[in-house]
Amino acid sequence: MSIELINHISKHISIDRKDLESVAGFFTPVQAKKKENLVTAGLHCKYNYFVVKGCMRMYFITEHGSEQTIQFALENWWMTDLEAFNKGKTASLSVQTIESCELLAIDKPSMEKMLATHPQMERYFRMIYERAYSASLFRVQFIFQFSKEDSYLHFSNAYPNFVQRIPQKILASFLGFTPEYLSELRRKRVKIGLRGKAGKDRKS
Amino acid sequence: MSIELINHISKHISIDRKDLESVAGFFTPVQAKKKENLVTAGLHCKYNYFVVKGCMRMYFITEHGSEQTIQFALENWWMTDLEAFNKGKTASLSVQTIESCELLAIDKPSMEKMLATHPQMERYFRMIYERAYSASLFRVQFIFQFSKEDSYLHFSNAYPNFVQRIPQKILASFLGFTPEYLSELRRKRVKIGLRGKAGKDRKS
DNA sequence: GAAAAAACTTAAGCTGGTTTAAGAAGCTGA
DNA sequence: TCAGCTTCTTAAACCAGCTTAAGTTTTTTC
Repeated sequence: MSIELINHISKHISIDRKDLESVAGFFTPVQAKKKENLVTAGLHCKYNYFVVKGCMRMYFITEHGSEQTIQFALENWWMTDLEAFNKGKTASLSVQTIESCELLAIDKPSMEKMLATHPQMERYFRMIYERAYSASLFRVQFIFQFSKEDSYLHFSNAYPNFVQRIPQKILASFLGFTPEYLSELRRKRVKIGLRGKAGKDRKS
Repeated sequence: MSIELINHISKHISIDRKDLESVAGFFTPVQAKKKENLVTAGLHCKYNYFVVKGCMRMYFITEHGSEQTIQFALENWWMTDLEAFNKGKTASLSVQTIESCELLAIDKPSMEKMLATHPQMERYFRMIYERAYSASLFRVQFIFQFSKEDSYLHFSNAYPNFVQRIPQKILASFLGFTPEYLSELRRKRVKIGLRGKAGKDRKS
């Protein structure tokens, strides 16, 4: 079961085959289809999810009632409303699949039991959250560094395939602007035939 | 040495006195005065810092040459350019004291040795980075949720003492707007005598 | 495979926040 | 203790990105 998780763990820590199989036993495979909510703001957040295959996003509803995407999870990423998951509180963030997904779910009691019986796994999660923290800081840096137009250019140059894969309104909500403005940016790019190039060029 | 760190660790994990003292031995006390750079973008990032007393900030220089503050560290927080620290790379973020500080520093080899001899500490850092990750996600949520004016109102209502403690231009750079605009907001507030109240009221 | 729903586009008018520039006030170190 | 430096303020002109509203295209569902 779940060679992906096993590979991912072995890539980060030294752990023998027997322990790995025992660890894997704490997880439940979940099939989710497109646009399914695995965590819903306002409800109890029971599980933490590992993405075996597919793509999810985390979002919240703003005061104005629109969806704001905070981050994405691709293959080998973990996602849940961590604070709600850890403290048994109601979620304030939602997690939703963008494509149909294969996931592995673990609830809090299993997580604790797993960490107690396999303390090496603390190291794995320490590394996972270090990386997640760095990624989130990088995002803050990104948000402040660039104008909205440049955000779009950088992101679509850095992840052209991913951009093809997700609906534009979700991309717009991730980058922090309106779908209408994204449309305008796309048109501008197409018009002057610079689809793949860096942003600064167009001013020359 | 450093009862603060020892207290902080014991608050998170079960660890006996002897181990705690051994752990504390891996750290070096550092006194830093106001506006001192402990990590500098472009230079080697040798240490991870625990704040015993005082206040620091993390920032970077934008393309336009201005300083953008990403986050603050108060008592009992950790701060460094994590990615640079872990991978032995050049820092891309800077860490600077806002006030004079008492810190504890640890370098990468000591950190690794400490984790190897006291594997319980993996659990401590797992929790620390979980919290840091949550805080950073919350910040992203905050940035997108509020207008610049509301960001200022929320932040200064939530942390009135802290706001008194730091220079306004640093606060402006943390909230993502210009010092000039912060000045304008402050004047508006003072004028209508609503210094301590919530934002929405002022429109009535 | 038709109807309904969702996603995307276009365009005009508007506004929150920036830029620029200058002066006032507050700190700091010799 | 005062000269120089940094921070803070004020104000006017400007513009990046939003809002609104309507039309078009794509996707979903039955």
